[in-house]
Amino acid sequence: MSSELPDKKRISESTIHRLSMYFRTLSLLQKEGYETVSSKELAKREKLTPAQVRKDLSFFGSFGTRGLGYDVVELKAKIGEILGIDRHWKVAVIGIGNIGSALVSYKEFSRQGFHIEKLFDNDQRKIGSNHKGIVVSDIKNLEKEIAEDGIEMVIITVPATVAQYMVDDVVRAGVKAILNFAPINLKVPSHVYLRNENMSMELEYLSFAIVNNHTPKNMK
Amino acid sequence: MSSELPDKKRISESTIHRLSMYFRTLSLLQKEGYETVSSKELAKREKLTPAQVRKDLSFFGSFGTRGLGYDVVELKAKIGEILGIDRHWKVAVIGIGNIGSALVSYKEFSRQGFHIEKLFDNDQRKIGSNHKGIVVSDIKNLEKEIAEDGIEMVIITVPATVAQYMVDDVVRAGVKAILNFAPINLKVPSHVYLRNENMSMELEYLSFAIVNNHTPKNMK
DNA sequence: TTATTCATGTGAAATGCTTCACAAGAAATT
DNA sequence: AATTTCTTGTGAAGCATTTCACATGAATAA
Ligand SMILES: NC(=O)c1ccc[n+]([C@@H]2O[C@H](COP(=O)([O-])OP(=O)(O)OC[C@H]3O[C@@H](n4cnc5c(N)ncnc54)[C@H](O)[C@@H]3O)[C@@H](O)[C@H]2O)c1
Ligand SMILES: NC(=O)c1ccc[n+]([C@@H]2O[C@H](COP(=O)([O-])OP(=O)(O)OC[C@H]3O[C@@H](n4cnc5c(N)ncnc54)[C@H](O)[C@@H]3O)[C@@H](O)[C@H]2O)c1
Repeated sequence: MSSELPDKKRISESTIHRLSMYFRTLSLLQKEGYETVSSKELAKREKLTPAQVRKDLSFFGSFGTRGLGYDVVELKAKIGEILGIDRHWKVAVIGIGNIGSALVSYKEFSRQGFHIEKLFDNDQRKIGSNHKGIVVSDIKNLEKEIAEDGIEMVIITVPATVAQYMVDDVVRAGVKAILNFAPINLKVPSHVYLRNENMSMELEYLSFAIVNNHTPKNMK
Repeated sequence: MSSELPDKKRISESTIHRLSMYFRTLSLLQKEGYETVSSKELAKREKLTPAQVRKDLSFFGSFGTRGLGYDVVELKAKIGEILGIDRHWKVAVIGIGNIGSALVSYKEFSRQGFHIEKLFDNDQRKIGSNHKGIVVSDIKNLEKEIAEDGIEMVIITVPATVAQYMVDDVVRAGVKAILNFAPINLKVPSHVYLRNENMSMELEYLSFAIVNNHTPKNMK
C-alpha cells in the first residue's frame, strides 16, 4: 500500500509465476521450521539461479537482510500481498460437470483466498443440487446473481460451444477475471483478464519433447 | 522423418505452445471450409503477429506458398507430425479421485493421440471398478503393469504427499514423460520429461493482474 | 572493536525471443 | 508475356529476460 510498485505494468508473466512458486515453497519452509532462507536455497528448490530469485523480488522492493537472507514468514506475507492473495476473492464456477465439480471439491483454493461461492449449470438434474454446501443455480440467472453477489472471478468449465455466451454474460455482470478450461479462443474486453488452462497443450509439449529429444534450458 | 529438424534442441517452449494453438485453429479452419490460410489470418485468430507465425514454422521447414499462404490440411498434418501427435501414445492415470476421473472421461485426449489405457489407485473401493471401460488397477502393481503394457506417459493425480513415490515407481518402469497435477516439486532423472499443471498459479496470476492493474504485452 | 564471512540488491553484459523489412517467388490480371 | 498483387521465408534490428559480478551492508567471531 504505502510503497508503490516501481513500473508494475512491466512485470513479466514469468516473474509472477515464479512468485507463486516462491510462495508455495516458503509455506513448506515454514512448516519445516526454517526462520530464514537465502536466495541460494530458494533457487535450489525451484531449479533457478539465485540471481533470478533476487531480481524477481527486487522489482517489488528490498525484503532481505544482507549476510542473512530473507525472513520466511515475512517474505511469504509480502509475496502474498503482491499476488493479492491476502484477501477474499469471490469465485463462481460455470458448468458443474466432470472438471467443474472436481474444482469445487478442491479445498486448497480457499486456503489461497479463492472462495467458490456460486455454481451454475443448465442441466435440470443439477440445478438445485448441493455440492460441498453450495446449491447449483440455474444458468438463466447467471448475470443477475453474479452481479448481486459481487463475484469478481469466474471459472468456465462448460463445453467450448457455449463458453463465449457465458463470458459475454459474466462480463456484463462486472466480472474482472476469467479462468477458462474450454479449448477455444475467447473474446473479452480489454478491462477483463483472461487465462486459459489447456491440458492438451501440456501433453502435446511432452509428446514433442519425447519425439524430438528436446532439451530446453527451462523445462518449467 | 526424412528432413531433419534444424537445431531442434533450441526450440523455445513458447514456440511449441504456439504450434499447439495453430493445430487447434487449423482444425477449426478445416471445419469452416477453408482450403488455405495466410500467416496474417492465423495470427489474427491467435492475437499474434504474422511474423511470429512464420518464424515459428520456419524452424521446422517451409510449408507455405508465396502469394497464397498455407494449405490448411497439409499444415495441420505437418504440425501434428512435429508435435508427435500423429501417433498412438499409451497413457496411464494414477489416482482416480476428483481430477483423475474427470480426465479419464475426457474424450478429446484420445482424438489427439493420447490414449488412457491404465488407471491406478490404492483405495479398495476403487480398485476393480470400471471407468469408461477401464478397470482400476491396484497401485501395488504399478511398476509391473506400466512396464508390461509399455506405457510411455503418466498423469499424476494423487495427493502431493505420495506423488514422489509414484514418480519413482513409474520412472523405474520406463515411463518417458509425466504430467503432474500435485502441487509439489517432483524429482525426475534427466531423461524423463516432467510438466506441472498448476491451477492455483493461474488464479494467482489473475489475482495479481486485478490488484496491480497489470497490462503485459502478452497475456497468453 | 575489528576482521571475517556471508548474502543482498543492482547496473551491465549476455542471452533469448519477437518484430521488422524486404528479396524472392507464386498466382492472378491485363 | 508482362505486370501487378500477394504472401512467404529470413537475416538483422529491436526488445525482453536472465545471468554475471561486485559494491554494500549486516551478522558473527575473534
Ligand atoms: N474433463 C476434462 O478432463 C477436461 C480436460 C480439459 C478440458 N476440458 C474442458 O472443460 C470443459 C468441461 O469439460 P467436462 O469434461 O467437465 O464436461 P462435462 O460435459 O462433464 O461438463 C460440462 C457441464 O456444463 C454444463 N453445461 C452445458 N451447457 C451449458 C450451458 N449452456 N449453460 C450452463 N451449463 C452448461 C453441463 O450440464 C455440464 O454439467 C469442456 O470445455 C472441456 O473441453 C475438460
Ligand atoms: N481437484 C482439483 O480441482 C485439483 C486442482 C488442482 C490440483 N489438484 C491436485 O490433484 C491431486 C488430486 O486431487 P483430487 O482432488 O482428485 O484428490 P482426491 O483425493 O479426490 O483423489 C486422489 C486419489 O488418489 C488416490 N490415492 C491416494 N493415495 C494413493 C496412493 N498411495 N496410491 C494410489 N492412489 C492413491 C485416492 O484414493 C484418490 O482416489 C492432488 O495432488 C491435488 O492437490 C486437484
